[in-house]
Amino acid sequence: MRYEAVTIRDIARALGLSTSTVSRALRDSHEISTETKRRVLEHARSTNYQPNPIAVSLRERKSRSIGIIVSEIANRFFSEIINGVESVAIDRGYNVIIAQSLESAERELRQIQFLTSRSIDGLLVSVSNQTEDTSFFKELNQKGLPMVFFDRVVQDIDTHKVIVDNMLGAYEATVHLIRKGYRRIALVTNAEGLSITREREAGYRAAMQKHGMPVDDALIRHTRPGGQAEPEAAEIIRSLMELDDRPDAIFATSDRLTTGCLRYLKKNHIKIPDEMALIGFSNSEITELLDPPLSIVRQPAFEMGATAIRMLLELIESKRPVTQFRTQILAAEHVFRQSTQARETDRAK
Amino acid sequence: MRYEAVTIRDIARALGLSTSTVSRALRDSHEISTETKRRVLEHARSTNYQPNPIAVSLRERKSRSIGIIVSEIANRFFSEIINGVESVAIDRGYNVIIAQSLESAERELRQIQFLTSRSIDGLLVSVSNQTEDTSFFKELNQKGLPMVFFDRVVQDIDTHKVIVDNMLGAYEATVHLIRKGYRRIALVTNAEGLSITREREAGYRAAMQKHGMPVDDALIRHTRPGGQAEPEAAEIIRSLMELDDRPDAIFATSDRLTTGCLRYLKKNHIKIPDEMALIGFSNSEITELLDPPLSIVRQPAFEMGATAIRMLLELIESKRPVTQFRTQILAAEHVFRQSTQARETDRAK
DNA sequence: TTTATTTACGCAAACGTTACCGAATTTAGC
DNA sequence: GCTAAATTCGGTAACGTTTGCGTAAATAAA
Repeated sequence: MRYEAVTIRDIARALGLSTSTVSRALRDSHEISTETKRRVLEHARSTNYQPNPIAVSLRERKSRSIGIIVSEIANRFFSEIINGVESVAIDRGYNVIIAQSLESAERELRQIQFLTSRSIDGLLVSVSNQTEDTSFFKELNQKGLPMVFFDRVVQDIDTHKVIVDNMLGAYEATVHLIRKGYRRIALVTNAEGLSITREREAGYRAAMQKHGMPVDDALIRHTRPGGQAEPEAAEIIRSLMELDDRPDAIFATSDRLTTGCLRYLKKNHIKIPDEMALIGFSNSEITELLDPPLSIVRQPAFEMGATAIRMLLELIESKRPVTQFRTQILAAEHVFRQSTQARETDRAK
Repeated sequence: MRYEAVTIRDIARALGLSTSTVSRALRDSHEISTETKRRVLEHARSTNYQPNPIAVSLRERKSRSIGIIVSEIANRFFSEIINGVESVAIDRGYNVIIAQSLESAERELRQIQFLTSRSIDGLLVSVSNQTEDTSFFKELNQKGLPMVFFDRVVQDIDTHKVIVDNMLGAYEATVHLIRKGYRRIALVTNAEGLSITREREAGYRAAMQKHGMPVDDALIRHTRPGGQAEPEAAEIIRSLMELDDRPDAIFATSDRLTTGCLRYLKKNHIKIPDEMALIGFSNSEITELLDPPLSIVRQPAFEMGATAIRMLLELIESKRPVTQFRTQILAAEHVFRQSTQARETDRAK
């Protein structure tokens, strides 16, 4: 398969034809007789001919591969996304080159340079939490590289995007906490630069205001750009616990932050939900097995990945330049469990 | 970047040189004057010249991409492996095309055909649990496609392999249970065809025998080839619970099986570890947060991935055909927690 | 029959590289 | 000052494919 691949020329020689005739026969051109086509097709099948994708790529000037960059592969949310991407890519004959930024803006740049140097046809990106300078993406976009943003998008770049309804997702999670009787709700969220951070924070604020609750900025905490979620989450909670007026609930806005919070709370023997309720964004499949079973906001990650690559292929395969871009918004799903059980005082009622 | 990539010919024209000279200058050939090299390098840098990897691939007859097939991406064990693979691949200028079998032998075949049709330079394989016919792999191997097996290997194919010490890993987990006072230890394990199944089962049996405990085949259960772990695990436990002489501990041998067992036990209010202890292979990062904290056997997945691709690149980049193959064995790590706490009767002592 | 039109195929260029083979110019050897 | 050897570069073919153009034979139209 590797060493002695049969080529169009081999078939041509064997059948006494020219390579152009064989090529046309394989592509079922109308200017080849049915008899010749039959002979070519049969010979191709019997010798297990496989067109050399590299030669085709060179000729067609496209690689039929696309790049995707996420912050971390070994994260259920992103691996589900990649799963969605892969599943449609393979059906359409594309392959997917994966890169991770590990939340470093510098590494993100390097990885994208690697991807583009491998002549990808398009790019799927969810930016790192450290990314401030987006000029590189803008440049790529202007140069005509098809790209679509998902999850963590760059607002002022004009292209397709796919996100979940972060605003509503956060709004409903917050409302849930309020309904359960929690009053001082802390928001433990990602770096400020991220689109998802702003949207989720907006949802949180909207919910608080709508229910006539004061928004205390001391309870809204962001991780540092480039920081790793788990230690940051621990540090944030630690400082929250030092407040005179402690929070009674935490809303964490990412997988890693959520488990980071849980880990810290358990380690310090802070009872959930009695001393501190917890709800968070998570795509882990075992949150119901945790102690206590965790209330979560789950994102349709697989679908997000599938949607993103469909949009990208649309861009790539479009005959003329696309100028109308859309942002697809998917709904988040909530699962409420014991970690946000009603407060004891409430339960007494 | 995409649309108007600068080529060697562009540089040649701009500098009044031939393409061959430019090519040689870029590769720092000794037969180009330093002055010419300087001009070429400078012009290349200023125009941001990037060699077209597709043209190079066609010329060199290699693609600098490798394929990897695992059963499922959205599984922490495999995503960590992929992480390890990616991290060294990107450093060496290779990209990685990922495919998943989803435990279907047929899909595995299709995916591998897709991979090979994309002219990969090598293949990383962990077979599906449904795979019986391995002739396809043998064929590929014989045709000279460099390949290395990891985790779930095919014994009688002569090539590099990397696995964990499954035998010892299972042995120690079993011994742990025995020491903690459990007597009827059930083994809930993967499909029988898998190398890891045989090895882990052997470790279990060895531990039992060594400690003078009877091996009851009724307690050794395999999932069906192609079956999905979670429902299979549930069904297995259900039937184990119907036994006259119930087991008092379960040793599950995969991530999915372990959480499947836990889920079933909790759903049916079977107390862990009092009614049933549980230990299992898992690479989840939140097993200590589960209820109860889970005892696990953890595999060095990242390292396994990194080792596997290093071996593969060794094969790919070797000047002459490699005939000496080795199997690298990594150590598994154990973490014992409450789910295998000593039995109550034991604790009383 | 002669001319016009299909039909069915081959030639050659091109995609962007690299490498073999020469060849012109400079330098060295004596 | 003449030959020999470096030094430095260009021409060209090749990797495997697709496609525009040309053309011979076969068919249709006159």
